[in-house]
This record gives sequence, structure tokens and C-alpha cells, in this order.
Amino acid sequence: MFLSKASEYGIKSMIFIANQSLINKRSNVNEIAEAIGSPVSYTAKILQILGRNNLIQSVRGAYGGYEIEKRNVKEINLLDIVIAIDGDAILNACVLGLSHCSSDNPCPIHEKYAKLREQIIMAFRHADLKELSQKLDSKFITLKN
Amino acid sequence: MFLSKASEYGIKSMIFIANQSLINKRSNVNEIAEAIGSPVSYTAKILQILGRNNLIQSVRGAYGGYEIEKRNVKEINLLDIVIAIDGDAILNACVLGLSHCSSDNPCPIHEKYAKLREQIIMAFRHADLKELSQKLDSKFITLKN
DNA sequence: CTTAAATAGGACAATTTAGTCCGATTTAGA
DNA sequence: TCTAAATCGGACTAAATTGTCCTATTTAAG
Repeated sequence: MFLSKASEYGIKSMIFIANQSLINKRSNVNEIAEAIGSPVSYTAKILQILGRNNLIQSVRGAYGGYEIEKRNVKEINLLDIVIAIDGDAILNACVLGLSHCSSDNPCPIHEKYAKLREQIIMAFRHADLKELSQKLDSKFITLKN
Repeated sequence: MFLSKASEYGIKSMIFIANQSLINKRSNVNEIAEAIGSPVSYTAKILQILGRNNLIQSVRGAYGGYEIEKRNVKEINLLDIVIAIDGDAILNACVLGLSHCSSDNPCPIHEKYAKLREQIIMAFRHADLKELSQKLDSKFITLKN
């Protein structure tokens, strides 16, 4: 329901990297996967996607890893991450899977879902990495089981 | 994003069957799959699930098919259908996939998502089959591409 | 009673998504 | 310059979802 595993891991990775970046720490894939409880190699693949989409900076070689420029932490939100990984279906796709669903040629749920979609988009856009990553400093808030 | 193919087909089937039931017509799986543009055998499987969950009545044998009791058409909504097919993840599951996410042990998005989830549930619960199936009588509103 | 039309259900195949592995490349530091 | 630690990226495998096919059962009607 809702997000792919890839997006779940992508979001968790971004929150962790942001949290570390705010204290000037670069994270490598082992640390990230450990922190979020995800498979290392699969996480690596998702980090590549995030890098190609310029949501994180990757640094190769010894002492390398991933980081987010501090000034970007507040600008990046969950919508950016989900779009980078799963594409823009969240913005456009018909909830019933019709490829030509539009206000001219709507499915029976089109209008209702348009309103809900707006709420979903707003909620995701409003959730920025600064806010989310700061929560991690509370020991009650977790990224893994 | 969001619904499985199974739920998509299930919802479309239900809307079509409801539309036909309101004019006292029973539908068979070939008619349903044709009307919604879905694979016949897979649709048959989903109809079985809907039947087991008492969202439709199935009638075996010649002149059989599927129907919805008229008095139920207004009571059944999209939330019922999605839960019958995909289970209750839509009601409970953590958006980041954590199995122990709760207000006691929350993920960083828990609170924000709780509000969004309420909106999603409300939207789905509010979309009843009577309303949706009546839209089908407009030639502008479609269930297939 | 027989037949034809329908659902029920299980086994299987295809596709997509999730996850693994390994060699190539990059880079800091001894 | 060499080595160790890291990402990159492609090929592969595993699991889940989607889709197909076939047989059994049910039922209305001739």
C-alpha cells in the first residue's frame, strides 16, 4: 500500500543522512543500512538513484560516503524523494490505473481523488528533511524496528 | 503507487456490477472484464475474493453471474473493497514499513501521516457504490481506456 | 437426463519488484 | 606508489504480484 520498498528505504536513508550531515558527518552505505534496517546492497542502489537526482552528494574512495549540503536540508521534502525513486505517478496517475483518465475523460473517482491527491501531495511536500531528521535526536523516534 | 492491480480491478468490477444490479441485471465475468478492460481469469479470481467477503453475491450455473443486492449498493464503499482485497494495511500500516511503529514508538513521519491517513480513509469511506455506479450512466465517464 | 453456461479453485507461467554479488573505479593516506 | 575503503554499475537471483489454464461443480432449461 502506497510506497514501494525502494521509496521507504530512500526516505529513511535521506532522514538519516540529513541528521548526520547537520553535525558534519558523512555516512557510508553500511552505516546507513544499519541505521535504517535495510539490505546493504539494495540500499546502495537506491543511494545511487538519489545521487543521480542530486538529492545527496556522493563521495567516492576512502573516507567517502554520502552527505547532504546543510543549506539543502530544509529544502528537500518527501515528495522530492518519492518522485526521484518511484517517478511522478504520485502526481498524475489515475487511482484506477486508467492511462487516459482526465477531467475530460474521467473515471468515476476522478474528481474525488483529485482532492485527495492534493492533500497527499501537500502532506509530502510539507514534510522537509530538516524537521524529520531533527526528530531522530529524540531517542523515542526510530527508523528501524 | 497506492492501489494494487487487484484492488483496481476489484473496484472497477464492483462499480460495474452495482450499475447493472440497479437495473436488475446480473453480470458474468466475461461481461465484467470486457466492461472494465481487465484480464478475464484474473478478474474471476478477484470476484471470488469479493464474494467470500460478501460484497457481492455469486450465482453458479447457467444464467448465473454476480450481483449486488440493491439495498447494499449505497452501503458499500471503496474502503470496504480495498480492505477485502489488499487487507487492512490502509488502516494501520506504517508509511515507512516499520512493523512496530505506533504513537509510543513512532517513525519520524508517524504524526504527520496519521492525519493524512485519516483523510485517505475518509475519502475512501465516503465514496459509495451508489454514487459511483450512477456516474457510469453518463457517457463521459469510463471504466476502461 | 443431458447439455450448455456459468462460478470455484488450484496449479502453473510471466512479469515486476526486491535483493545479492562482484568487478571496476576512485581516493585518502601511509 | 601501494593499499584499504569507499561508490558505481551491471548481471544475476529470489520473492511477490499479476495473469493463464484446466478441471470440477453447479444449475437452468430443453
